[in-house]
Amino acid sequence: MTSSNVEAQIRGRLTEAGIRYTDGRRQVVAALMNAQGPLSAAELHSQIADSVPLSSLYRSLAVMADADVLAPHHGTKGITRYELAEWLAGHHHHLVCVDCGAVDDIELPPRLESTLHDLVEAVAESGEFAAAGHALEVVGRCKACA
Amino acid sequence: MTSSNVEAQIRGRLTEAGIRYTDGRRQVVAALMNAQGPLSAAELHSQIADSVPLSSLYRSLAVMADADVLAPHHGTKGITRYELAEWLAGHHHHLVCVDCGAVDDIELPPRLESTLHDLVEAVAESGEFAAAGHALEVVGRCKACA
DNA sequence: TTCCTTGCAAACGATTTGCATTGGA
DNA sequence: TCCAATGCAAATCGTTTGCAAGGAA
Repeated sequence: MTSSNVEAQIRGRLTEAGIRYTDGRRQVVAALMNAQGPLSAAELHSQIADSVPLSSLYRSLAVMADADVLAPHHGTKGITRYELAEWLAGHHHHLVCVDCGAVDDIELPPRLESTLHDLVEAVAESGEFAAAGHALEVVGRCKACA
Repeated sequence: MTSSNVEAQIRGRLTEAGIRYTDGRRQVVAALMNAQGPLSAAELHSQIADSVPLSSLYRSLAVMADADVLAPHHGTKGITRYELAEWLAGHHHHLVCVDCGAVDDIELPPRLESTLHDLVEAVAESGEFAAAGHALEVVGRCKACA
């Protein structure tokens, strides 16, 4: 999916939900499209060079996550990072640094994905838990912290 | 490993580190041994029936996590839950409810574990990220929230 | 006696919210 | 015009910390 295509998809989804695709939100989406992993409100705020106050940023993130345009990732120290939702960014997983908390995207071999998918189905069939998806984290130390 | 055995291991590890295995900490460990998944400070606090103030609880959790007796799990709403470290509780994964945030333990088929282990090694060998382990979350809705 | 631990209250940091204002369709 | 979005400041909430008192080795 091209960048402008993603933007169009987002605009459509938001409009459907009666949510405006404002300039501040466009900046958030642009930053997330360029990022190699999910970003926190603080990280976004510094990238966007203070043109959007933190409170508005938090509100935009919440609204867009609600509309399933963004997806949250919960990391260390109570920090929530956001990324484009799977239907926009594609299914992937994360490399998480135990020291600094940085998160990078990673793709798994199709066979492993398929195995994980089967696992989720098996859990769902047990009836004890309505399993809907999976998230794998490979934990370790990033280059900067190693 | 039996309960009393786990206790002995914990006592040993803490003593080594010059940390006392006090009554409050024993209560935390007991609650975690009975739990079917990681518990937050608030959840522990209500179980322990206020016999330990929250601040002491947080301190005990931090100290024991530092000593590698407990392991943290970061969930929604900036809530950190703790469980016994892997060397005490055995390797396992989690079922996470997207609604209430509750977490349950789950074991994976050995073949899947082995595949995940191989994946971590492959990532580590790439040299870009010092991969050390993996954590899989099966996400969905728990029985209460379904 | 030496340190670790405890309890309370105050401090923190990430995130949320009330309210009045601005702006887009 | 109408309703969503914004900005600021104040409020929340999970968590941390300073400090003085208590407790185990």
